[in-house]
Amino acid sequence: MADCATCIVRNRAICASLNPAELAALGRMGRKQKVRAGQTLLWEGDGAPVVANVLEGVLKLVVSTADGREQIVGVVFPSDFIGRPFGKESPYSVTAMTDAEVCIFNRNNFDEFAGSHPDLQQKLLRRTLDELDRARHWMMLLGRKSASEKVASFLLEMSERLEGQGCGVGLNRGAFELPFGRQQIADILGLTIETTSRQLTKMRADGVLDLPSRREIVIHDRAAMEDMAG
Amino acid sequence: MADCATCIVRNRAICASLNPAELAALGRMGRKQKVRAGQTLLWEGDGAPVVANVLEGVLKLVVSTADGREQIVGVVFPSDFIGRPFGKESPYSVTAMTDAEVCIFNRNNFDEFAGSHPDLQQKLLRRTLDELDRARHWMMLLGRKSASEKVASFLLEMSERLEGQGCGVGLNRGAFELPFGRQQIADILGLTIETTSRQLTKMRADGVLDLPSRREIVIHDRAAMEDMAG
DNA sequence: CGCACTTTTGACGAAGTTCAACGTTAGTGG
DNA sequence: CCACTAACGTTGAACTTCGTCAAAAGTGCG
Repeated sequence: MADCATCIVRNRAICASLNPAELAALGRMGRKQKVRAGQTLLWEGDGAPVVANVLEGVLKLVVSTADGREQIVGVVFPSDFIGRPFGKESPYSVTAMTDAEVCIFNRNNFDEFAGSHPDLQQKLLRRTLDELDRARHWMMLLGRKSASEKVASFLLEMSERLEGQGCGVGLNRGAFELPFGRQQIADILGLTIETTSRQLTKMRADGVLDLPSRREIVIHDRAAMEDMAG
Repeated sequence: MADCATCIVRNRAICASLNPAELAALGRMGRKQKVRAGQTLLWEGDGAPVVANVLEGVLKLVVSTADGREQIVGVVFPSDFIGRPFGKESPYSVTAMTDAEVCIFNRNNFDEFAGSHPDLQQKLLRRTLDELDRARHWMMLLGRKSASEKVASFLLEMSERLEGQGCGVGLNRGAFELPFGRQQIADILGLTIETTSRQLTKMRADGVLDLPSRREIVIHDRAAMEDMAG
């Protein structure tokens, strides 16, 4: 059982639509679970009947081919929702990219609860619509953009989503730390790790950004970056 | 005003969740509209506050770059839902690929109506979740598959969606007519028209399929096609 | 029949992948 | 605290796939 009253994402997650009594009822159905970086919470094609809210950390949604190629089809942050309500099997794997903590529900229980709480369902609908827009926008990137455009677009989106996470303390505008390595960037962009690395190196050479450490990015020339994003 | 009682997609569209009185109320808000092939119903970035059900025909959802590259991010068939409820502006253009007919609603009216009809909202949620799964599956295709895998996957998906449309009459298993030309196939797959054409020609040469006319496809060797799809 | 449009085909080049080697970083245990 | 190691990242060279450009062939409609 989860303690929703003190939940850190309480106001941003779909739970925000509930009154205290409803929240208590939902809390009784859920339980907190820690997930280590690299650990997989849901397997593609698996019938695992769970959904969850992300409390802490970053997780990826991955689709794979039979021969082992991977495409990351989504990245979820705290307060985001995971899983497939009203579904049979998970259409993708969910794996933690950092140590993470999630609030897990049995899917059938959750589906039923959602069915009798229209406000929750509407929040879920809005979220799903936003995710769909993001996915479709990403389809344009995957299908039609060049390697440099992909990397530039990616960095701009990440900068928006991540800036001010390590907030206040010393991080300037345009500076952020990615929660993942080169291979995972490549898996997001539909590129190889080598191409990704080369593009980043070139951008540094061109003075558009700086790479202080493996996972840190500092965007110097945002205008140039936006031009490159196509 | 639309006459829902005689609507051809009445049982398959989201309207199926409504009782006769509700249906009448929704019908009063909607109106039927014909759209010619090639005509655009909604423009990307436009604030056009409309949503719609497809009654007849096929439409595409398109995202474009500033320099004119296009990626088709969705294809909608009769009984599918179009538009972005609870949104500000349309994240993509909607253009008819064939002559079509849609049942249009003002978005604000629709949003309000949906808010007070949880069953309708749930149907919309389920549909949106399905679309999201489809979009993510498509991201894998765009990001990680080769040209031949793309074409094979595409033909298999279209065969599932289209077979038995021209139903009963003379069309065998594996035979179907695409509602679009080579350029549009290319825009769906993130390829050029030349590459698309070459892949199809090669498949015909290999005896995997036949191309009786511009838009007809006959799959001879489905197993081989599935292998090629990766 | 002729015209506009779509599709196919060919030759060539560029972008990105593959394979291989090397450099760098962070974490572990002496 | 340093040395060692494994994982991660970068770089180079050869190669493949796909895109580009150009032209020919096919299709459908007035």
